[in-house]
Amino acid sequence: MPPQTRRTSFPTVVIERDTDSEESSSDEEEEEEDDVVEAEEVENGEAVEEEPVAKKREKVPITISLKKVCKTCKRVWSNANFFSSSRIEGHTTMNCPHRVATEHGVIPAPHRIAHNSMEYVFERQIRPSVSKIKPAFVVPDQVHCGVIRYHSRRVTCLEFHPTNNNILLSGDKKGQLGVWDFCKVHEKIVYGNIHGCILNNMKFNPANDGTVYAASSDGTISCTDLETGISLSLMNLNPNGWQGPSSWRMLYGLDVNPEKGLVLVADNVGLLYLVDMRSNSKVGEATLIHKKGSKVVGLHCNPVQPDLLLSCGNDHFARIWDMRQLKAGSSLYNLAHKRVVNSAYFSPQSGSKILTTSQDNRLRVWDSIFGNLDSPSREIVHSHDFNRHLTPFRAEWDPKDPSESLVVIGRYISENYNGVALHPIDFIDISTGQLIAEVTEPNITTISPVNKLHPRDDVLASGSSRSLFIWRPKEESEIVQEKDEKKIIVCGGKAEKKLNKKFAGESDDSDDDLSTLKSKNSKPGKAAPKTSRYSIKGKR
DNA sequence: ATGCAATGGCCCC
DNA sequence: TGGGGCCCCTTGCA
Repeated sequence: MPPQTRRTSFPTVVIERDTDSEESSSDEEEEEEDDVVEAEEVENGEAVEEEPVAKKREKVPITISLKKVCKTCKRVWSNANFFSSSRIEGHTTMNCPHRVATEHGVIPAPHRIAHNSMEYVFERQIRPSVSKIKPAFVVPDQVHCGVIRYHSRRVTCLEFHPTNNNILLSGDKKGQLGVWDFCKVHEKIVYGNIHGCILNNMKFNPANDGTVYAASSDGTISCTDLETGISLSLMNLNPNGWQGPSSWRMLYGLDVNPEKGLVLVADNVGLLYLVDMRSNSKVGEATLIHKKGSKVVGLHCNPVQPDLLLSCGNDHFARIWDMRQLKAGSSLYNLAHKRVVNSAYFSPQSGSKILTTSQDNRLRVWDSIFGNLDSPSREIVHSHDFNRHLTPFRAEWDPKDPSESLVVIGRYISENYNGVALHPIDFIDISTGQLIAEVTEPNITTISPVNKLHPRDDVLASGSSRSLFIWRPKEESEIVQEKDEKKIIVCGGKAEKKLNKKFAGESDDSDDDLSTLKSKNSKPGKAAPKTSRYSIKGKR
């Protein structure tokens, strides 16, 4: 608990020195900076918090205290981080240090040379393949179709089919697997008997794109046939069933390594397991790759170099491994974070960059895995911390971007969009930290923590609560809709009426579902969506 | 309308 | 180092 005197103080910005130890963002430091911050805070509005600080001491990461203070006003907790009647006058998300940083909060990448042979090889062979010229980013910013209440629990992960452009897979908290043809909108199915609880991660079988592997908190890996829904269990960490919470094992991270023919999975106590895809049998013994007893939430095999593995977890580290020397403590590098690391991914094409999402409200970028990995090339401030009840936010690369700089991630904190409080999905250029686009839809008022960009098309899939949405660029969306009307399907349930009303206001006629619903509700569509939950004045 | 439940991280002893 | 208790503060449904 911070001292009583800090009760009324304004946001606390801590400037960390390079030499600071992990946990040393103590109260003394915060106190030192209090006056600086108050001076900044007086200025009106536009995210001025971090700029003066950055000027003062260059090259040092900027850290904002996360201790028991409102994420908007930095007072001791109030509901002010969302637009609501109780928010404190004068404090909005616009001047919250946790709001999305554009140029602010970005540390320019110094040119750091590691002087090793790996760097040499990288410069010679790999770097030239990464385009330095950034293309014009294409942002799918308009909802093209969606399925409301498709899953019976919140969506946890998404995966596009590797060859069929219109198929989207989705996992949920109940362990169910959805297969949706989003061009034929109504062709959808949810397989319910694959897992007993949370489907944490899934990946297609590289040898057979009709089957998908999934890791679940029920402690099993499944391999499911998408046509039949019949699934095979490759591994079960709880063969004796429920023996109490202390012995129950859960599987989180999952990836496949096509070159080695392996499925890699990691559990909630720090262990990595390898499963041979041909024999469906475990290879060797489990390896402790993160702190004993901590969750390993993410695994990613390098797309170019099959021997490199990236893992991340609740011990606040992302770690790089050589698959040929997998032993506890033998990681090549340990990338430190201030809090839990939700995800860590190599860049999709060259495999030479690393992007992580951490609960400390930062995206971190390492520009070259062969350079100096002691500190990230950039930290980008972005609101995505969560606690319970939400699927962890994960920044995802655009697999189509040759410059490997466009990234998508949902935003936690709400903003005022023409009087409606919405949680946008952000597109960020990780080479500069610039916010390229924030996409919203007035009828999607829930947070969208799960997002994935299509490997070939200009399509974004997002999972928000129990619903799925497909976004396309505005123009393209209009073209496609000439023949294929926008469709929002609402699955059954009591909330159906309410949701129908909401979306009816938006659609044009001829959509079967919506016109039926409209007549049923005897509520013709209106131009402005109803915003019952919040009433806000002002606009952006 | 109101309230509850599901449930993860982390701090402190 | 383990576990109890506190805090975090969404969403849907009863």
